[in-house]
Amino acid sequence: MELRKMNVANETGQMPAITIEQAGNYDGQEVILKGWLYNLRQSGKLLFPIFRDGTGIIQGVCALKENPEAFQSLKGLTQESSVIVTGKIRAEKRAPGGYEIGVSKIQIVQKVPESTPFPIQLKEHGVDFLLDQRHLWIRTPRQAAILRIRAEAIRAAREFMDAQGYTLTDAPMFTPAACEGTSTLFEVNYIDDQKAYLTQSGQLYAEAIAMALGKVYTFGPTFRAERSKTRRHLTEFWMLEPEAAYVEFEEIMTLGEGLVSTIVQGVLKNKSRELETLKRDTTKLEHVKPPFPRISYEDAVSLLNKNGNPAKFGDDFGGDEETIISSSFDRPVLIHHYPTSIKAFYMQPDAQRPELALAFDMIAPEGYGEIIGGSQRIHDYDLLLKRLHEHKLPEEAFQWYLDLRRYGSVPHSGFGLGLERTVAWICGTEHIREVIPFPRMIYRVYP
RNA sequence: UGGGGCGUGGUCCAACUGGUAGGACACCUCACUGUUAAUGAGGAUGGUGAAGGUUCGAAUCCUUCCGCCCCAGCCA
Repeated sequence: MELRKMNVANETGQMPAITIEQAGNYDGQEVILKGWLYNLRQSGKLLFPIFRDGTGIIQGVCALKENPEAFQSLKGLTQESSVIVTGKIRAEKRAPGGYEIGVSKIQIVQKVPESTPFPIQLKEHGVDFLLDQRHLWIRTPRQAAILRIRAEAIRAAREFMDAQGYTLTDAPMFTPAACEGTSTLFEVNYIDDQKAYLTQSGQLYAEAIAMALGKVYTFGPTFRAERSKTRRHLTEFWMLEPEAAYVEFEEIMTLGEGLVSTIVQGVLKNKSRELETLKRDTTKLEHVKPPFPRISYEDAVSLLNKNGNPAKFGDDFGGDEETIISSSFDRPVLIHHYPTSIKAFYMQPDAQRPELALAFDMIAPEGYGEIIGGSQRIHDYDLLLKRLHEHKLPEEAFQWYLDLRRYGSVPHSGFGLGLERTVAWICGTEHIREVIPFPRMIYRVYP
């Protein structure tokens, strides 16, 4: 694509319109850039505009003596005004990024009025202000880099799943009742006084589709009306949820391991510039390759006790416990065989030790918490029905789910990967709210 | 929902034991041909989250309310 454009330019003598990330391929050539004015520095009769176009930023240079017309248009131009720039790309050590554009012509598409300057400065701001300005905040280089890394994480994840023979499918957003019955659901008014709920997981539906297509995965938003106010929680977040027929516990853990390492390696390979923008210490990401350490729940309890944590069998692990366990390893760690009592109703008990569930969590390093939760699912009709009753769930609502155990039931497994937590960890962001374009949190639905 | 913290110009902060609310950035003008969140000089704008109380006097102390942040729980 780049080559073709270059050839066209050379043959016809027309200037190529390029993106800033391509600038290095056009050293010495006259090009057109379409973007925005990110910043403007001035030194006498020399202007140093910084342009951005969504792919990166590049410094421009404009001298009064050489280009009086462009100089006059550019001088005093306000931050974030949209511009089309013509000029010659050249390697320049003094320019950030190594290349700059010598501006010969500038067309102002829209000038930001001086009376209402762009609210986000290059200096520091508070979180609340930035979130109120989220629609503009995403223009800044750091936020743009994070969103590009998010896109790469999704691309790498989907490529991996497809290559493993999993078929992309979709679960509904409107559901008639709780999937797991535990978390709080968002209730919505459906047609004609009916109530519906926003999904908190596509898993149960993915199980049904897995019985139709074999190996499947869903990828979409999920909603939790929990009153969680930590840096790891959103009320709307995206999950990738594989579900596979005839796949048992060991195999599904290995799939999770492959998925996470593929995402990390994909970002390292294809978004190194963005990681650099974020000043992310990539040495911590480089060894995120299989195999990941695996530790049983019981061994994890022992490990915690050795580190002075009073956890005992039957306790669920909180943030403190996760941090102690994950800091013992240099890559994500899988904790498996949790007590049945603290896990969801649909999880298959271990054949030898039924008090333990074939369930696992993957904990990200550096305190980013659980990024995967998964299990082998109960495939026996009677056991599933018993568990539904034990968890006091309405049997009627789960008739279709029970049907899956009535018509050719097979062992099957799956998990959910939390996209935002994964991306937050890869980016090393302070808060999960930075890794989704418009975060939805307990007290924020604007903008 | 508990525990802790914070609310001061558009933004980021300062203001002693209660004593005239201030600085920087942003905006405008001028100077400067290699700036790196440029720098220097000048200018205009504009604020104590809300209500009540104590006091000669409240950003500061008290009460209530509102908003936000962090942690826990729940979870991805």
